[in-house]
Amino acid sequence: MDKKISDKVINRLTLYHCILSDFIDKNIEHISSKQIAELLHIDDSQVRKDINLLNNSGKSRIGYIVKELKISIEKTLGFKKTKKALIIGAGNLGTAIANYGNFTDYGLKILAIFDNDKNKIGKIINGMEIQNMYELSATALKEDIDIAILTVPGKYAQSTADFLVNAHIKYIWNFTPTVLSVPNNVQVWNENLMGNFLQFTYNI
Amino acid sequence: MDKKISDKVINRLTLYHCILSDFIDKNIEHISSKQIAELLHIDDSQVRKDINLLNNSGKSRIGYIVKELKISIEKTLGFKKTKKALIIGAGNLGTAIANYGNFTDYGLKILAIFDNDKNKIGKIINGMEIQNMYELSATALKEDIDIAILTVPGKYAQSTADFLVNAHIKYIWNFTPTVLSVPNNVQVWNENLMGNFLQFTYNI
DNA sequence: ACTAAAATGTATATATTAATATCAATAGTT
DNA sequence: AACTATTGATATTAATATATACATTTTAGT
Repeated sequence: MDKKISDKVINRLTLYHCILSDFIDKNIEHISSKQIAELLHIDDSQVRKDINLLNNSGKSRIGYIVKELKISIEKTLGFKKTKKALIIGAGNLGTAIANYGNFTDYGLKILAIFDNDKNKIGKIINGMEIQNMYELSATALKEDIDIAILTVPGKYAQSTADFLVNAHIKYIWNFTPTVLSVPNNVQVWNENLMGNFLQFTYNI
Repeated sequence: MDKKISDKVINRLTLYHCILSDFIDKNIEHISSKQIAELLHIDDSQVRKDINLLNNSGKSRIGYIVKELKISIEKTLGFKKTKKALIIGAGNLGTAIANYGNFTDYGLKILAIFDNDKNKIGKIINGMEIQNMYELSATALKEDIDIAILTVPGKYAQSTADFLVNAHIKYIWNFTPTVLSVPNNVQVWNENLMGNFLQFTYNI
């Protein structure tokens, strides 16, 4: 039944999801593939094709029911299954992510934030107290967390990653501009901001 | 001569670039496609294929010269041509980006940061004074800037985008979880953090 | 000098993905 | 009943990615 969904489709589906949230705020009940397509400057048949991967169907002449479609996307992409994570590095980026309200809507629950700067430890960010790095391992174990969001300065990235591997973290969402060397059983997703920017501007 | 480089290749090239920077820090002069491939868990022939898109050649048994390869990537991806941008929104994310030292290495120069919060205006971030939004248009014109980095809260995203369009901004790097409606002559790149995260975790 | 090993560069094959176009069927509207 | 907008499905075409293979080149070791 379930078809494999490619990265580009996942990305588009989350954009559709943003649009649907917006339509709900505006109390609009229906949406057509054409409306979505125009907002994203893509082809409407592609939107329909993506939506057909969900277990959802629209109606001729009407389009899709906004609320239903939104829920379909959430189910398919697994928003409903909560994923627990820790943030490592309470700098601006770590703080921004800790405060980024939307993550919870998408099933990403951030449980704690860590730093090794004594001036930061103990301060509160979005209801979470910044903890000493040395407590990380115990917290990860206690709360059964295997995702770490790495936002430390680049020069500490590898040593911090080594520490995370020791703490049995299995997935690292890496916001540092560093390619991490980790064992095969640990997965890294490089949030390569500069790469993304260049994709955007390469053809300017 | 110049072949079109796809998004995925651009992304990989920037990761190679991170690795090369790291090798330079460690004073290592040569690097092989196999070494790069192992760090990124990809195939070494793909690394060679990517590198062949640059005007660079390696040596059998030796590999590539780290410094030369790094410069080749920079030339090809246009790091050398400076792109000027403004940040809109001096919250944590805007501040994080303003402080993110690596952007300058990659040819992205951030010239100013704007907010409409009177408590923030006048404060200094990374040498830049936070300016009132109303000054944006004049600054963009004076400095000939057409890229805006949008980091305001989601609910203000569309109205701010309208303002940017009026200020003749042509490229918006959108960090808000909102699909913006803009005229056809304005390009938006959605930095869809949640989409990226889901690509990472979808198969967990 | 010879051989073995390591690495590139290129070619090929296969699979996957993307993007667009087309059109019958359907459901509302007039 | 005719008209129109819209879906859903299929077809087409192009682009992309990935993996495998191998001839060639260069160095290192003996």
